[in-house]
This record gives sequence, structure tokens and C-alpha cells, in this order.
Amino acid sequence: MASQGILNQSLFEDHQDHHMSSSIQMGFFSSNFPQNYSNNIPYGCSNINQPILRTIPSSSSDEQQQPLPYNTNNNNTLSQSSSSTLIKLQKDIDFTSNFGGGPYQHQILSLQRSSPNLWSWGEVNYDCMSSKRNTNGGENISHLGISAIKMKKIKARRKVREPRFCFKTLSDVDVLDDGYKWRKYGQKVVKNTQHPRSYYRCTQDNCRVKKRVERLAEDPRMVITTYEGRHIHSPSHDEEDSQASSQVNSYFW
DNA sequence: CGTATTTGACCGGCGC
DNA sequence: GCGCCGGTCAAATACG
Repeated sequence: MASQGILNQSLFEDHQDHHMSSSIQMGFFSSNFPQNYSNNIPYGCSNINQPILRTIPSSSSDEQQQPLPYNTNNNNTLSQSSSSTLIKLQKDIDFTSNFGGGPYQHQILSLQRSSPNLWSWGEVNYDCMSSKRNTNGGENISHLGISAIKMKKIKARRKVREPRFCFKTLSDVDVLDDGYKWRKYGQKVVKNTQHPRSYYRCTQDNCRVKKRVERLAEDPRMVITTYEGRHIHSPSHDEEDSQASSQVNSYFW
């Protein structure tokens, strides 16, 4: 499976560009969610407090400029194709470094901003993981009105924090098989949630990728998975035949 | 017995 | 400065 985990770069033309444009870009990626998760397709966005972004056919043009609220039916499930995956992700995240490739092709939505790393961990952490934060006046980092103090704090944290993103998945299983091996190193009960948050580290030597997993308080059927950092290796279940496919590793910088 | 998980302690950031 | 909270550590425990 030489093509595993390779992002369809034709849809991410400025993949190498570190300066984000302020556009919303559609793309596809192949993930290796295994067969038993095929009915647990991730479809969330990186910020659970913001509207879930609706998938837009990649052929459509200008209407892509605005995130649209996702249509949900009365069962609070997606009314669109369940095979759609919607993820707002930081521009410099290589999706394939967190997901290996596989038979399932999911649609993702990449939100690109005018400055690098605007999806700072702080923003994701406060907005996505901790719904109590950011309530004083609703100051939003994504707008130019951000205070200098706040920006300073964020910058300070950016120094040490890896890029991260998270998404929601409808799943009975907490830990989705993303092809990598993880070791649990902590569990925490987060305030105002009934479900604990679990912390995992990639077991690969020198790979510092972390992920955390928790259930959405509002809907325990949803698993929120947050990845931080980039894998420096291919998914572990490729290891057996990875000797002959070192070129594949270049996709997992 | 080696490895993975659990879980209370600890630490640092942040708000008040 | 203090307390709260999230994230991490590491000893204890479980597991294969």
C-alpha cells in the first residue's frame, strides 16, 4: 500500500506554502479507519463551539468562502452524506501524519487564515476542549480585534506547542484506530463533563505526537479526538513491510 | 517478567 | 497572591 496516507495534493496546491491565504479550501484525504469504524465516520470540525462546517462539492467556487452551518436532522445526525468528513485544520498540519491512508475517502474542509498557525493550540484548547473558556465578551482570536495581551500569550505558547487539530466522531469506541500505536499516560476528569479525558502519546521512539480523547458532554455518542504534533514515521501497522517503502516515509515528515 | 494502564500528586498557566 | 484547572509524571497495579 504505497499510497497510504498520501494527501491528494492536487487539492492542496499550496501545500508547501507557509503563508496562509484567507480562503476556505476543499480537499479529500484518505484515512485508514478500519472496516469496523466504517459506520463511525468522523464528521466534526475542530471547534466544537462553532458551527460544524458543511461540506461543499469541490467543484463549487465562490460559495466556499463562508463556513456554513451543518444541516442536522431531528436525530441530531448529519443530513448530508455520512461519508463526509469535515475538519477545519491548521494549514501546516499534514493530515497524513496523523492518519494513514486507506480505503475510505473522507471529505475535509480546510480553513485557511491570513497568518500561520492561527489555529494555535490555545485557541483549540479553549474553544474546542474547554467550553467554559472565552466567555468574557466573546473575543475571538480569528478576528483582527484581538488584544495585544492575548496575542502575546498565544505567541508565547506557540513556541512550545505543536500544531493540533481535533474532530468529532460518532463512535461507540473511544479510541479510534488511526494506524498508530498509542500509550495512555493520563486521564483527567474535566470540569462540567461527566466523561473523563484520556491522554495518549505515540509509542514510536522520538515521535512526540500526542492525542487526547473524550466524549462530548452534550452528546456522549460523539468522541472528540485531538491530535497534537506530527508523526515522524508511518503508521505502525505498516512496519512489517516498511523496510522496502522508505520513500513513503517522506510523506510523514 | 516485561509492558501497558491506572491514578493521585505535582506543576504551570490563568483569572480574579 | 491565591485558587482553580488542565496537562503530565511516575509509582502502583493490572495484564498477557
